[in-house]
Amino acid sequence: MPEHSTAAATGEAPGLAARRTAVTLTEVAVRAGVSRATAARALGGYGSVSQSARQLVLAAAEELKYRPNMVARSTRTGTTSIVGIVVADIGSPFFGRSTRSISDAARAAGLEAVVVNTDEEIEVERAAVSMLLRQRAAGIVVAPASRSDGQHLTEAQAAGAPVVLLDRRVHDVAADRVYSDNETAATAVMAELISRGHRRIAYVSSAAGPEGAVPGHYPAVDDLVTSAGDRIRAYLRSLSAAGVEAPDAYLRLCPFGEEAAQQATAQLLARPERPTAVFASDGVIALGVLRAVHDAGLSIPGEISVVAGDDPTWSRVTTPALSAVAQPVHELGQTAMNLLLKRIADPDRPFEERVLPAAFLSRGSIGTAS
Amino acid sequence: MPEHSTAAATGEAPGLAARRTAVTLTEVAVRAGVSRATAARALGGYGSVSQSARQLVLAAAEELKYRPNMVARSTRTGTTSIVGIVVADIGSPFFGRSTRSISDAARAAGLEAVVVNTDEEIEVERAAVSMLLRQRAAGIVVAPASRSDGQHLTEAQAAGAPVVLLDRRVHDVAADRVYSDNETAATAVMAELISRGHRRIAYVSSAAGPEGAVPGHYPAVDDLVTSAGDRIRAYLRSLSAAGVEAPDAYLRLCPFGEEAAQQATAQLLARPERPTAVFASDGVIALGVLRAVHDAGLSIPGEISVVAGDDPTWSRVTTPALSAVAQPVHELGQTAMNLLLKRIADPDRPFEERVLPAAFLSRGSIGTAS
DNA sequence: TTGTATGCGTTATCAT
DNA sequence: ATGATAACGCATACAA
Repeated sequence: MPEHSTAAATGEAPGLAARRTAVTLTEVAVRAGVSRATAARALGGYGSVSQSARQLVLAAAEELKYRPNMVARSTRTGTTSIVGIVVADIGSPFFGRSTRSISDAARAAGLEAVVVNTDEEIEVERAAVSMLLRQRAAGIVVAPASRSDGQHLTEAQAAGAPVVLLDRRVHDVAADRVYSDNETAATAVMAELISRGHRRIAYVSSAAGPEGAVPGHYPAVDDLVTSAGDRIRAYLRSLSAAGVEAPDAYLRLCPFGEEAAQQATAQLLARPERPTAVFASDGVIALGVLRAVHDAGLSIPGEISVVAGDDPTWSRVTTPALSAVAQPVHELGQTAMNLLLKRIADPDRPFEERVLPAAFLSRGSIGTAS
Repeated sequence: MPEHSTAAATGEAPGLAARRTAVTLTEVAVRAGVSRATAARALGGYGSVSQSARQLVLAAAEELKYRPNMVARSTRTGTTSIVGIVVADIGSPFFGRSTRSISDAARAAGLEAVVVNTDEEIEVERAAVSMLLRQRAAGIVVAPASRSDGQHLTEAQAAGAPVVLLDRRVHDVAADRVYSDNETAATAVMAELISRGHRRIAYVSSAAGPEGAVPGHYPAVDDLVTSAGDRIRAYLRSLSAAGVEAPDAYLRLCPFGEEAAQQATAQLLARPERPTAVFASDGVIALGVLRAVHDAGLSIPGEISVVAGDDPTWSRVTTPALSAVAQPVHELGQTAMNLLLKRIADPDRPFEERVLPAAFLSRGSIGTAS
């Protein structure tokens, strides 16, 4: 007669009796009639263990539905299989798709992704990094909200959590990084617009910081996260090169979100000398721009041209199709995780910077300036 | 003279010397001159500890930049602050935004979200759940890929990880669940179409399983994930009620993704008696439908009406604006996490089902049947 | 090949 | 109020 009334004694009752206490390695070992060490070796596939012992252990684990406790394992090994992904908003097209790629690449490497949305708020980013450090994350992929404030990232590295910078660089933070060549792409966009006769070209960019910065001088541009800054610099440079006198006359920095972009664009379109073209920094901004253009009753591309710095999925269902820069989101995500894995494997290797090409896709929304 | 040459002895060298070994509670205790127990109480804010001791401990923790090791804590407490989010694709508009809301709600409650994309593959879903169990996740929010196969979810519950079903229900799985009232919304859509004289109304739905199911009998409908199934049932019922003889003549189930939807729609439009309206199950499918309509050179809403079962961000920038059912994504996510938190707090409470209203937004893309 | 024994960093119990 | 000490589940150095 059995001396304990466990599930085994009650028979193969198919998992209805909810057991709140998980099966441990010890139980498996006992069941298999070996020591914990042997059971651990058999399951972990290391050390040396006889065929017979291995069979017994594996069978016992199977029967008991043993699930190794990763938490306990981590306390012992000092490392977890968790990586952090810290971005502005996984609900947005750009970061949503990037995050998906990062997360998939992580899984393929046996790591799990914890995601945090910062809404571009540096405080949230700091808190997220701090949390990931407490969780002893194996590494962090971050699209930093600030170009200048990166001390928390350096601290993470010092604490043993490698950091990979996605889409943006940070002053004074030495880390692996990957981003797309927004500068070249934006220059190509501007070249096309200028060659088509456009001179009053507006640029509406999402930007953290003081909203609705007034035209005139823009020291703020240097404080923008680099991907935005790169595009704007290319924009200003192109205009200057084309002989435009006040290149920043039609530059608008506005808070993230469609509504702000719509308002900013509406103001631009209300000017006596309204722009003949609008360059939207990304897909979300483009939505606001198109809304404003529509409200103003202007036709595209006849009366105004529109182009976006990111290619949203819907770019080909507008009439006319939206010209845009296609960001290599999937490759960005994959590369980010690759860089992270390489650094985890070899913490002392030199930092690497990957710049991925972004293609300018000229479609119907660009016309000739009147 | 100090008897140890720690960072404190070397002065406030600002974090340049990378320390791979994290500060432990013991170190803080030693620094503060108290026992580990007292340090733990002071930091944990429980038990009783004198003012002076508390001060010392807090100061020491601050100086040493102590970061409590959540992994060690979890081994001891047996519970983690990790929740799983298992959905088809966080890069998609619907799940991307839902996931964002879930993740934010989790953070607000002190939990962290690890996300997994299944691409609607049940095997991936199983592996994800298994992984979350090994990680000892505190709970799981899942949009199950299969309506019938839910044993892994029941196992998760049995293992102590509560499950909340998002957007979809599963046969034989008793769990909290939240979804939107797709049936009512789809019925409203159909009512409008029918009242405008439409009879040949196509429905293009994303669906896992055998692709391109032929018209005729659709036993497969009952196997669809419920949100899709609910819509289709409403569609078929509405057509039947309107006296349409073969309600499934224009029903198309196709694999997830824009391209498949485009092909399916193209086939429908090529029929001698082409549909006068198309109901797209979600935003991604709508993209394909619009593409096909455009390729066929048909005008909306003059020659064909289009409506989507999910309201994508871009619905108002098409010409004309796309009619759609607005899914309460944010509320779905928040509710899912609320349900999970409540169950974690009280595992034995009765299961709860929340059905959120989905609003049908009639815009310009619906016209009168010729 | 196998088992014994110890440690990971925490929380929590129980004396003091 | 405080400190010594046991546990959590696993991995592993070392002894057998």
